[in-house]
Amino acid sequence: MLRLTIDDFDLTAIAESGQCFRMTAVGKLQDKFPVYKVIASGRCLLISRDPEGSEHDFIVSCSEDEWNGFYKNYFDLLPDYQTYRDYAADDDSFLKECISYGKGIRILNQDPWEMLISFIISQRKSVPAIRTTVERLCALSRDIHTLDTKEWHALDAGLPEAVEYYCFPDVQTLSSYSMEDIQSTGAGYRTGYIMEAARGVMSGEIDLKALAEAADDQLLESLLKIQGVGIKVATCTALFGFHRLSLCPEDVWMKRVKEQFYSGNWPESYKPVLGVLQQYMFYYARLEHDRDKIKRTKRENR
DNA sequence: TGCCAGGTATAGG
DNA sequence: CCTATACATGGC
Repeated sequence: MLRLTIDDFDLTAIAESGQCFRMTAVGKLQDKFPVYKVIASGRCLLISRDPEGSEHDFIVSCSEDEWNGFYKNYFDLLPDYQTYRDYAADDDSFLKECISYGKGIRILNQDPWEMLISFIISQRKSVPAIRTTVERLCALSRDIHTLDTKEWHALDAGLPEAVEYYCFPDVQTLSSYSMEDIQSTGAGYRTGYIMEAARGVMSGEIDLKALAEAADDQLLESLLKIQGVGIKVATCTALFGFHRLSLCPEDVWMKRVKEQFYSGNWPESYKPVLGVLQQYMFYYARLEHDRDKIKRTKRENR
């Protein structure tokens, strides 16, 4: 267990901004601060605000070496995000509003393979449904791991004794699964897409390592060759799996925002970091949407 | 209980 | 180029 001070870092904003599907709250410290389980690249981390510190103070379950050697980069803590936020035009009150809600968002450095498969699954699914299918896909291995949480009980006894997790299947493991295995995760019509993507990466037809070096348009072009990967999934894979911060996934939410606030075109000056700015907007748009939904439900119940 | 979900492939204009 | 439609399932 390790205590850390981290600036410009908001766990909830990261977990709820639609970029990752395996960062979930497993409990709360002092009924207030969510403890997140983060599964990534064959590891699992517990992380929470430090109840005894300020909003910049955190507690993590890993060693200092593991934090510095992996998670610091995973959470993208090296860049100064103020630099990205400074792209917002002075008169762009909408974006400024998004930024004030989403300050502390980071674009995680996630595994390209996991992002590819996860975003293939994501099409026409709600975020909770995506999470369910991804978890089931991971559980197919039956290779369960256990994270000891004893140390955390000094902070709050309400946490579970142990936290269990499955790692995301590597290419070889996923390739060994049958259609029926994949289907059983609730992947539905995307089953064939997943199988085909796994085959492509397995055969070397798609070389994710090499693509890390490719230019943005080259990367997108290669991803788009995969059945079931359209422009949205390709862009999400590029942004979240390859950290291409200029790329902006064009989903229903961003299309709505673009039409409503930017008369159909993103400002040219935003383009170098549009992927980052988009993340603030997406988080805000979803937040507002959920708020409206709650209001509506209350009205209907009257 | 239906409706809808961070879309894509395909067919037809 | 554009628009219309089917698609498997889970969550709410």
